[in-house]
Amino acid sequence: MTQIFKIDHTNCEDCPIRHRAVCANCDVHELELLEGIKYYRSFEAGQTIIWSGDQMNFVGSVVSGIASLTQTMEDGRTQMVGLLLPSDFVGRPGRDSAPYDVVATTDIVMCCFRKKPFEELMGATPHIAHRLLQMTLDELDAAREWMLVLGRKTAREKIASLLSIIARRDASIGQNGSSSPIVFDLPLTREAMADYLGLTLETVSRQISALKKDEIILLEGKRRVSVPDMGRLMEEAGDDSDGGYLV
Amino acid sequence: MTQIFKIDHTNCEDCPIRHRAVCANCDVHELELLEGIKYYRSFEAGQTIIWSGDQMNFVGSVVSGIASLTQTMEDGRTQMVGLLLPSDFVGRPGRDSAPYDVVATTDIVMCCFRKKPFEELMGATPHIAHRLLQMTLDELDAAREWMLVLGRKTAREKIASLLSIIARRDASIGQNGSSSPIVFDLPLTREAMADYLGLTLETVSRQISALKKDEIILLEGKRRVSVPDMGRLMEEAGDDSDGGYLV
DNA sequence: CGCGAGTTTGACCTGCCTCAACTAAAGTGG
DNA sequence: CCACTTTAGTTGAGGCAGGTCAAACTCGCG
Repeated sequence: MTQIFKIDHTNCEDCPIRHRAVCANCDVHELELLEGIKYYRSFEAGQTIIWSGDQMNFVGSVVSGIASLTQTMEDGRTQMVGLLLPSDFVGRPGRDSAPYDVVATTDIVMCCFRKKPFEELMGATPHIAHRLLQMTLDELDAAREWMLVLGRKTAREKIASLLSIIARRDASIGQNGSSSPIVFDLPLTREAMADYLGLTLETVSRQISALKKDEIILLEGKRRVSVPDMGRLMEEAGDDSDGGYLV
Repeated sequence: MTQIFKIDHTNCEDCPIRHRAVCANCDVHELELLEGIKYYRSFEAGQTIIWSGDQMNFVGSVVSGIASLTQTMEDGRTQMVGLLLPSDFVGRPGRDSAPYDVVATTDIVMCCFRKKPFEELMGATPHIAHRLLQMTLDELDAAREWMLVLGRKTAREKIASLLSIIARRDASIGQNGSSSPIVFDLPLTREAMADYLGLTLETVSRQISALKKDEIILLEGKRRVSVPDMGRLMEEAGDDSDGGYLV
């Protein structure tokens, strides 16, 4: 329950997510307005940020760390329905209660706004509303892509899909071409991965071992993954958009 | 490929989806603007309305009929990622190419707008942008609820979930209390149901037979379903939000 | 050192898939 | 009007991917 306030007061201009979050399109004036109503909150890994069904009285952006959206059935089966990375938005303007739990997967810092003032501000500044629509449409696409993963992919493909996704944005791709190996740390436990992929943690573990044996990935400890050939990993994922650089 | 134009020109005021579609919040003036750029298109059951990857040069609302959003892997595995019912919106302002196929499941009529003029109009009329955000947030919630179905539910629960969803809005619930039986027609073939649920059509067929044998549902022919006790069906779905009326 | 959280691995089991045969209803055309 | 095909759905038999249960291993930490 302890909340740690690591960030005292950061100027929006210097904010690491300035150009990707809801505020991305804001001009200097709009930024001032936001700056007036924002406040930071920190959560420790494992803490629940919002409980499903609870009243939500704030919205906000993930500044650093990772959170997950989780749905749970009465008998305890759980399904992660989204992964929130820095710059992702939490909460629903115009909606009172949360439809799922939001849990801090790692230590996390959020830039929050009380819902009411934010909604008012949104009415006044179309830039924010517009950006939020864009972000929501992106999330919808991501959710639908994940439906294909959950509904039709094999366990091995599921693991490969998750690794590709994490690799794609966690390791800053782009500067290096195709061949140089990509290295990153898994931000999720095996259990969390299982919850995301609709598998059991045993199956996750087995498939990771299998991918390692087949040298699709290399492991350093339990969490550090390196991918010698991104193309092969994406083939395993069944995505096979031909990587772009294979053509 | 034949397109049938059934609707010559319908006044927006008389439109059956007037109060649920993107235009729901529009005032008379805004409605006039929309009326100026709208046009109707009809598609026969089975026609593909938009191909994945294609340039989208229009957006629009489903007026009548049902369409489905479908993703396909190279080896042919397919997953339906959304069901579009009357008043649902198709297309992405600010996005060029479609991320998935949109297929007419039944004969369907759409109210379309060329994308460019619509986007301009959206910039000028916040009501539309706001409504679109609300609808997109709703779709996102629906997609995430479906992720739980795909990732964690058994075949029987999946079928029950699908039937509940169709029952909930297809048969106009609300006027009748809990006990009077709900009757509706399945708008989907067994195969389409399988694609939606991440199952095979054989499993769908078997589970429907099983639900019938257990008298959770009754069948009249292959498509007409009646649900004697909605509460029991929802229990089978594992949703068990206790139906609301059980409390 | 001993504990516990996270992970791996093994052995067995089962729910769903696969393949295949069959039925029902609805055209189609001679 | 009846054989023939087509399309949608049902049902059965058998196999396998992934779940379940259980044991052991690793590693950081008090």
